Amino acid sequence: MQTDSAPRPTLADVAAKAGVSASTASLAFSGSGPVSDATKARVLTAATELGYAGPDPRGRSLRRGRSGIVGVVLEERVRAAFLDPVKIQTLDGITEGIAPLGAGLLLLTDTGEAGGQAVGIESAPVDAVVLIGCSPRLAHSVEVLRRRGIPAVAIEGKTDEDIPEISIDNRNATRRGAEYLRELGHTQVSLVTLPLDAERTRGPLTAELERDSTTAVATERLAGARAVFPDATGLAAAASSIEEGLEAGRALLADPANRPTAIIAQSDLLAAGVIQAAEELGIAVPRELSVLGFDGIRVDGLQHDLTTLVQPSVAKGRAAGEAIVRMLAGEPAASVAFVSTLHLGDTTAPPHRSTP
Amino acid sequence: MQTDSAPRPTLADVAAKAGVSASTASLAFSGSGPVSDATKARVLTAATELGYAGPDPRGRSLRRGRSGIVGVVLEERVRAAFLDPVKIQTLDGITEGIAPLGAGLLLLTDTGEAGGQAVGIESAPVDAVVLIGCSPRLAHSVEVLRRRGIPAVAIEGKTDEDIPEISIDNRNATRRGAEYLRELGHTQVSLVTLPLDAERTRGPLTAELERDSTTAVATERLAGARAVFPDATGLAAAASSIEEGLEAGRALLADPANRPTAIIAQSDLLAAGVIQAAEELGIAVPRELSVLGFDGIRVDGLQHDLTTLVQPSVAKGRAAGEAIVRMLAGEPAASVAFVSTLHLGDTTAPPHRSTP
DNA sequence: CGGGGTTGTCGAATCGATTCGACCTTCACG
DNA sequence: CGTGAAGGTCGAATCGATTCGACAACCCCG
Repeated sequence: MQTDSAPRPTLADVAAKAGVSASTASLAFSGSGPVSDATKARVLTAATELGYAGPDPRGRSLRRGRSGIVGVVLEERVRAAFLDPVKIQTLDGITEGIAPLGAGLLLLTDTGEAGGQAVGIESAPVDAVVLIGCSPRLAHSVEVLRRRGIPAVAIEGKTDEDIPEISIDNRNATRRGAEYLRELGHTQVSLVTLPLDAERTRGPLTAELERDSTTAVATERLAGARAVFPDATGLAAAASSIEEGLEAGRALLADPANRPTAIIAQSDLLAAGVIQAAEELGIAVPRELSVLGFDGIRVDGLQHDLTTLVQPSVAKGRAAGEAIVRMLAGEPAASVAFVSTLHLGDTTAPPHRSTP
Repeated sequence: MQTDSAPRPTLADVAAKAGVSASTASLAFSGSGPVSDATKARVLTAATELGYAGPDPRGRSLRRGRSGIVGVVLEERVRAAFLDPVKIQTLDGITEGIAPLGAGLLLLTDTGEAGGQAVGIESAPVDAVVLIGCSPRLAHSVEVLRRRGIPAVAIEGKTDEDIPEISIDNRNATRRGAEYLRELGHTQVSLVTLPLDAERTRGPLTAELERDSTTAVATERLAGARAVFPDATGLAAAASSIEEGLEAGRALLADPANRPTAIIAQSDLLAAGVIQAAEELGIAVPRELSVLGFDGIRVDGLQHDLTTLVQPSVAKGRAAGEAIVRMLAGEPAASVAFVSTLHLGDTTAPPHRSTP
């Protein structure tokens, strides 16, 4: 046990104690390079005796030019992001993808820099960055990273720069789902969208709101639905959650006289909420109301097998991670477009005519 | 647009271009220190022209001795950890707590170091660390951090060292919940615990399993329940999830002839699963079965108002973050013990006697 | 016995920024 | 007009480790 004031031993101290040069001591730790077993043992012993905990990552990263850290930029606060199972799956995929790097994951938010000394995207010791989602600040983030020379990959985010983009066919997938509903005979269809603008405005889909929408995912999925049901009304949710879906569902289903026979939700959580609202109101799913989701996650506690567009969230993350590994190896990394598949569950059926 | 091979400009380059010394340029960026407005403007202009993106965090952190990063050690892989709402809330609290630091959050797992160059707890450029949960590797992690001289805080983890510990009254809280059940008249009580050992063995609570248990939280809550119902049988779950609770519930409720009138679950997710199992089997909650949870989270999709022991997860995280802020400021930080409160919902009632 | 090759070790330069103390200018006040 | 203070700038040392090229010792084989 050493006193608190004692400065922590450095590699040089260890080298001195072991009677070798700092270079040799470094070699002994990093493993690479020719060092005799005897010397290595001596260095390691000296290190133990001095209570040396291994090379300081700061010095190492300065010299090596690599920090061994990959940044993940979330478009919202941590809590909000991790409430979304899709994001968690994606994050998990990233972890898998960058595993060969042995790098850590640094959580960053692009909420425009708090204090002066804050570690934001402007100044984080990261080797590469994954941008998740498409906030209005995405362009800014990309610009900063370009200046810093840090490779980046975007998941579901359009960028001007030539950074690889991992995406799915949001528009076509939704269109396919919508077409399926039309084939079943639905014509009275309503939509529940993800937040469309940066303010996460909750409310009816107005022309104005749609025009000013800034989030590509919601916009694309909306376009896909509109390609089949051009005049569908709908509601924008403030987040992707069961709670929001429940609220939207209550609003859309409130009026028995003027009720859609099908609802297209832009996420499974929203869909689950809609179903819950239907149950509250005594509306049978799928007999009286068909519900289509998006994501293909397992919603804990949902009794139905949701009809939904299954997207490979984990694979998306993994692809992003792999792209980063390639970029860090100096190889080019291409964009990857995944394809969602329509899963037919038990929440969709032909519309039920109460008055034939 | 510069060629790829061109080395990124450094502070020295900027200084040269602005016609000042490197020291002055540094002052201009860091803000602290006397620099004339004219000079500062000249430096900033030069930086812009050169495409300089600000001081390199690596050099800065080496010199300053601070990286502006706080590590969070999770006891399992990222996916698993973030499936648990309590952990997410805690993480969010930590974010709040360390906000004044403007530090980033680095995710680490203590799964015993992967490759050689991996950024684990052994070599991560962090200023401080929050240890979440009590894995068997906790002692090792703490030892490494002590050697590295990195301040740490443990959430729900007993350590020998004198690091601050943020905890709740797991044992007493559970005991209070159990006493409440006893007061209601229950005597046939079963338990569903969190994983007890590192292997996350799923199965009946045997004396052997209980003796070898390594996770303090589960053990403490178990002891609290046992203080009231010494002979209660039970099942250990492999994780805190609705799925696991469902499975445990099915097993415990399978035999109509020998069925508990109350189940104490060690987490709300497990409790929700148990309730779901009861519904499947046509057992009315709370009339035929009382269910007690732990955590006080809002379980999305659960129709009941769970009777549970509400713990302040966010506050726990915040306290940990604040402790870290204090420690980094050189002040002492004390352990904090939070207290859970028993929330009386609609999932508990006096036992229902089918044969009076 | 000597030359070529291998192996192990060392010195010194380098990564990029920060900071302390010294130095010079300028201004205000006695 | 002189002098002390304040403000602004600079040099040089420093943070801790890595790496390149040089060098010494040693071995094998002709």
